[in-house]
Amino acid sequence: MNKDWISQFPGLSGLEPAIKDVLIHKSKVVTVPEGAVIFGPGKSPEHLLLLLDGRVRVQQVSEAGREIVLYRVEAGESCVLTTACLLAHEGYSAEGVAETQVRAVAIPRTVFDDLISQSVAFRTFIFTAYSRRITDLFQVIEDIAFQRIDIRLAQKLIDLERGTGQIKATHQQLAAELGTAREVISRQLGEFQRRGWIRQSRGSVELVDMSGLARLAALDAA
Amino acid sequence: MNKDWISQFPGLSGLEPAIKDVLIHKSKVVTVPEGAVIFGPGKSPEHLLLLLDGRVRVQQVSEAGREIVLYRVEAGESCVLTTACLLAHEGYSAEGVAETQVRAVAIPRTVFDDLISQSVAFRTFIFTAYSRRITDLFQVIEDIAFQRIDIRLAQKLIDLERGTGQIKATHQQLAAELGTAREVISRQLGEFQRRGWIRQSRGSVELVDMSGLARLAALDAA
DNA sequence: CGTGCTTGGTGACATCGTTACTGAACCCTC
DNA sequence: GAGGGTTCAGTAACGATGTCACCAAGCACG
Repeated sequence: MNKDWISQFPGLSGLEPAIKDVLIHKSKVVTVPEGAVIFGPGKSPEHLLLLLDGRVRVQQVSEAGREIVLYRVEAGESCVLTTACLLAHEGYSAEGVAETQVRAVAIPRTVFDDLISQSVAFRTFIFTAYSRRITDLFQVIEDIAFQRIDIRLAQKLIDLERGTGQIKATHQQLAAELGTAREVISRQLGEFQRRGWIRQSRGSVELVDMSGLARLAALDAA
Repeated sequence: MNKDWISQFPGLSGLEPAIKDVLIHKSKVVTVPEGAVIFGPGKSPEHLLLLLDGRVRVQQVSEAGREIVLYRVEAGESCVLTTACLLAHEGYSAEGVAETQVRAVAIPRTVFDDLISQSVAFRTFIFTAYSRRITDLFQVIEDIAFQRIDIRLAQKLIDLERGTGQIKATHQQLAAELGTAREVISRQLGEFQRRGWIRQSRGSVELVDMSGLARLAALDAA
């Protein structure tokens, strides 16, 4: 049933049948363990990845060792920016980490190039994916530059919550999500807890009153 | 002499002769006056622009009316991110403004698509351009998140100086360059003036001691 | 000249980042 | 399960940056 993965990518359903064949036969499904660094400084990927399962976190690491999360690649999405970065550049310091175990389709560079040249649908798929990521980055820039940290943290908490009202993350990790300092997160979480919106325990945050957080998050650029 | 413009783009010199012909005959040279908004919310460009002369400033405008400059497109470069953004998205709020009069080659979308499919060299040119812009954005993010404002301002002043030791810009405009507030710029410029690095006058800044600014700018992420 | 608009200067305060330190929770090893 | 080390969280003090309110100086235009 390996051939069925194309149906998981809405943007690829319109692919020409001949192209689908190429894609299926010249790429392979790979598995990456949780925590693995998929790409990073000095580690260029040879393939374009299309995620079938799992999640990849892409983050920027500064010389001083500080981090900020840029975006996440989820199942059904592809890791396009990554490949673009590696084409050319030197002093770039973003890295991609498997946040969960990841199953993905790996398309070799040469096959990627063939597909781009032969398929309108594939081109659209790729350029649309670029587009989304770039607007994501614009949003990150706007948030860092203009948004209050309490609002950003509330939004992030809601964003990171996945069904269980629990988030497994240290204050340090949450600080890296927003590109700020641990102390700032500690203070804000303390405030949220006083307001009864969350309960804290070592290494995790429990969301008790989502509506309170949501109200704050919705203040946005008001 | 209209055909010669290809030589201005290093990345295009290796283009296949047949492709060069297509490019020359199916695109046209356009001129845009200084100050014109080339693209922006509700104004999608129908063409990919390759700049022959002049400069385009790409900036993000927030709902609250605050601005931050993302990058500039100079002669010999192309406006790739722009096109990507417009492919897909709704709530995006970047705009491109001609900072000087601009002369550019406009490639219609359909021709762009043909070239991408037919020419390896053209694909490389486009993807390399993407790559540069994206690393630019990563740098912007890192600066906003982690760099001190005095260092960023010193870097920006050196960056904006173009031969004449003069920069024609109000404090408000410099604030938009860095995504900060006018008052912050006023204070920092006041400090730079006290140190004898600059002289201020209404609407412009004169760089008197570039080496002083350069020393500060070089502190970077130390 | 006035009058109004743009630009720049400044103080007070709020928010955020940094430094330095403390103690609590967890993990290991014996 | 008792040390001992390590990771994680809390906090106070301070510096840097952003915000608010207001005023003054330069400039444009009648």
